Parts: sequence; C-alpha cells; structure tokens
Amino acid sequence: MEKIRGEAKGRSASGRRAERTLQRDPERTRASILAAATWEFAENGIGGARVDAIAERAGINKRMLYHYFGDKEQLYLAVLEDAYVGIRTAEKSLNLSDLEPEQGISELAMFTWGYFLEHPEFLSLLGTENLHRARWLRQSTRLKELHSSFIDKLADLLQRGKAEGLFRPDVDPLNVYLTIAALGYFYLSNQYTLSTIFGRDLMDKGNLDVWKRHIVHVTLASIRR
Amino acid sequence: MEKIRGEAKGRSASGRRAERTLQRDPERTRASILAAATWEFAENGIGGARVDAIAERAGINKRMLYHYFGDKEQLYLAVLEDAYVGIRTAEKSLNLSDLEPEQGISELAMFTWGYFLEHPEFLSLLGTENLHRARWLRQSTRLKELHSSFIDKLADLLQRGKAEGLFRPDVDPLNVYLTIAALGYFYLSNQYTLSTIFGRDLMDKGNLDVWKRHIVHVTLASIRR
DNA sequence: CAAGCCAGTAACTAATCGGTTACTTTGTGA
DNA sequence: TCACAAAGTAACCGATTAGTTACTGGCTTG
Repeated sequence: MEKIRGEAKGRSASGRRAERTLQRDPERTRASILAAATWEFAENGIGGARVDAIAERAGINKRMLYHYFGDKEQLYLAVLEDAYVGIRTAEKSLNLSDLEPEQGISELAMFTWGYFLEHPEFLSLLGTENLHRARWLRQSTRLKELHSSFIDKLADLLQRGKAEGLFRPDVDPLNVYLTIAALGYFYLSNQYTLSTIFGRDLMDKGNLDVWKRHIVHVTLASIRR
Repeated sequence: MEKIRGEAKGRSASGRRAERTLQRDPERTRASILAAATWEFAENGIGGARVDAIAERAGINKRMLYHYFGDKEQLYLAVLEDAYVGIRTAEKSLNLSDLEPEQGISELAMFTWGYFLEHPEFLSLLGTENLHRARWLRQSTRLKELHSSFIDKLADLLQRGKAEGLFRPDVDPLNVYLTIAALGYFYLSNQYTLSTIFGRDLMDKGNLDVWKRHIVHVTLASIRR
C-alpha cells in the first residue's frame, strides 16, 4: 500500500504548527506506549508482560518501544514512575490543613480509598514492585525524591487533634497512614481470592460503601482518646 | 559416571523396608519438587518462575517434574493448594471458643500476624494468585471445599461479646477478619516500597512489635461499644 | 525369578521472546 | 531546497523456555 505523497507535502507546506494531524508525533507515540505498557505490566506482572503485546496494544512498531525507552526494564521503570507521579499529583488536591482534625482524617481515608478504587493498575504495579523487593523503585532517583507529601501535613493535623484533646498523644502519623492504606489495599488487591473463599462479592456497590465507611470508622476509633 | 551395581542389589536384598536410603523415593522426590516450586513461584511469580530453576533447586531431573505434576500450571496449583492447607491446618490450633471475647480477638489477631510473618511465601503466592484474578484458586475443587474454618468460630465469639454488651451489635465477622488480615498483609507484603519511600525499616524488631500491638488495638477499638 | 511398571536421566525440539539490523519516510532549519 | 536527524517499518536473530523423546535402572508381585 502506497502513501499519497501530495497530501503529506501539502500539509507540511501550509505553515501551520503542530496541528495534531501529523503522521509522526513523538509525544503521542511515547504516551501510547506508556499507556499500553502500564496495562500490560499491571495485568501480567513484569515476568508475564510481553514486549510484543505492548507494541501491538500501543499500535506502534516494536522498534519504537526500544527507541523511546531503551529496554523492557527501563520501560517498566517509566511506568512505575508515572504511576507514582499520578497518586502524588492527586494527593495535592487534599487540603488537610484547612480541616478540623476528625474531618481531615476522614477526608484522607476517603481520598485514599477512592484513588485505590479508581486506579487498580496502581495497586497491581505496587504488588509487582514488592514481589521484586522494590528493585526498580530503589534505583529510581526520581521516585526517591518524590516522597509522599502528606505525611508532614498529617503530622500537623494529628498534632492539632492532640492539642485539642481529641487524639491519643502517642499516635504516630506513619502508622495512621499505613492503617488507612492497608485497609484499602488488601480489600481491593485481594478481592479475587477473598470473594472466592468467603463467597461474598466484595465489589458489590453496597459492600464497597460499607468498607469505605469501615475504614473511616476504624481509623478514627483507633486514634481517639 | 557408572552406578555401582553390587551395592544397590545388596541393599534391596537385605529385606529391610523403606530405609529412607533408597535410591528411588517417590514421596521425597515429590516433596522436594513442591518445596522448590513454592520457593520459585513465591520469588518470581508465575510468569517469572522457571521450570528449569525448580528442577535444579529440587535436585531432580526436569522430566520428573512433568512426571509428578503434569505441567507448570498444575505444579503451581499444587503449590497454592499446599500453601492454603498449611494455614488452614495451623488455624486449627486456635481455640477461640474457650476464650473471653476480647482475649479471643486478641489471640486471633496475633495468630494471623504471626503466621504471615513466618510465611512470607504464602503472602507472595496470594499476591500472584490475585494478580491473575484467582484463576487457579477458582478452578480448584479441593480449595473450594477448604474454606476458612474460623469465620464461624469468630461469629460465635463476637456473639458472646455482643451478649455481654462489650461489642457493638452491628459488628460483622468477615469484616473483623478482613481488618486483621489487611493490617498484617499490607505491612509485610508492601514492606519494600514502604520502607524505601518512608525511610523506616518496617522489619526492625521494635517496629514489628509495635505493629503487632497496633493490629490488636485497632481491631478491638473498632468493635467495642 | 520373570515380567512389567515405575522412577529416573540425557539430550533434544519447537516455539516464544527480548532485542537488533538494515532500511525508508518525514519534518525542519541553514 | 537540500542535507541531516529523528521517526518509523519489516524482517530477522540468538537465547531462553516449556515440554518431549527415547532410553536405562530399580522395585514389586504373581
């Protein structure tokens, strides 16, 4: 099948810049590889992911994948970094400093739950990364700088709560965050074995809502005086 | 390298039965394949596990692996079944019905935590199985029969607590168990990314102990009236 | 003790997979 | 406008990997 020469020439000669109708578009190509790779790695883990499958899903030639990302492992790292940037960016919309202590904890818990629920691929990538003992996370300078911003804000919030006599004085910010994350992560990432064994559909709308309220309740109950 | 004929004949002719010095020992071979496969699947996931690596680790010829287990997937299923049998067997040592309600919850939480801590391979296999949406667990008739025995016992325990006015009347047994499991599972299975990002060694003896007490505290705080 | 089955080995194979080579096409700036 | 770099393609390659073949050695039973 031949390309129509005249058409391409006519377009480029018109002087319009980056019309998004270009036959060649590095940014879009890169983005579609990243999206396809995120799906493939989340779905199959790093050992099960197939480079050819990523190329096909992205609608590009496999050569391009190596052109933009080097090799399979570097592509995986780019996917992981992108996923972390995603949650850290979303976190910024949370303004814990403006809220009453109990309200703040509740918002943090619901935000975390909501993010996990909407981003199953993030949970899956975390699972893969931990299977490999954070091998790629540890070698990523970019991710080591990108530490969670809200542990500090959470510490302030808890401090205010303690000063008001609402929270126990020995409450630790990281442990509070781990509690919230644990309850959300486990419920969602292990839903398949749990639903099978206990015969309850954990993704049922009603059950999801019960669990969301449960996380808030548990977290608050554990830190109150 | 030649086998020494006389030695082997002499041994078998002596009339002693199953001296455990047999050159051929089906049970031991099977067991060593299973142990090696458990390690390999837990370490690399199903996609990353290598049949040759399992054979080498088990000290057997690869042919034997197919002889005893059929193929890689059936071997994985055998590993998964074995792991579940392990925890269900251990659960039986718990006698919740003999304990006071609060004491019972505390024992259950500490037992679960202890088991997870001593069996990282079980957590890893759960992660792999969930990545694949419980594909093998669902097709295993053996595992579907092997449901967790202590949800019923836990229900009784909670019922007693409710009757004594200790626990809230709306407390759900499965949610209590999920809470306990979630707090243990997430802390341990995600320790690598968490330690890297938050700069705290979660496997430090002191931190492990704090978390154990934390699980008990959180669980009790969430169900008390 | 003969016969047959089961345990075990070494070497092989077909297919898969990550990565590359050799090449063409397209955009752009001197 | 043309030279050059970047974007893109198709076909290929060597290594790995799950699974097999063809065979030997050893245990049990009638």
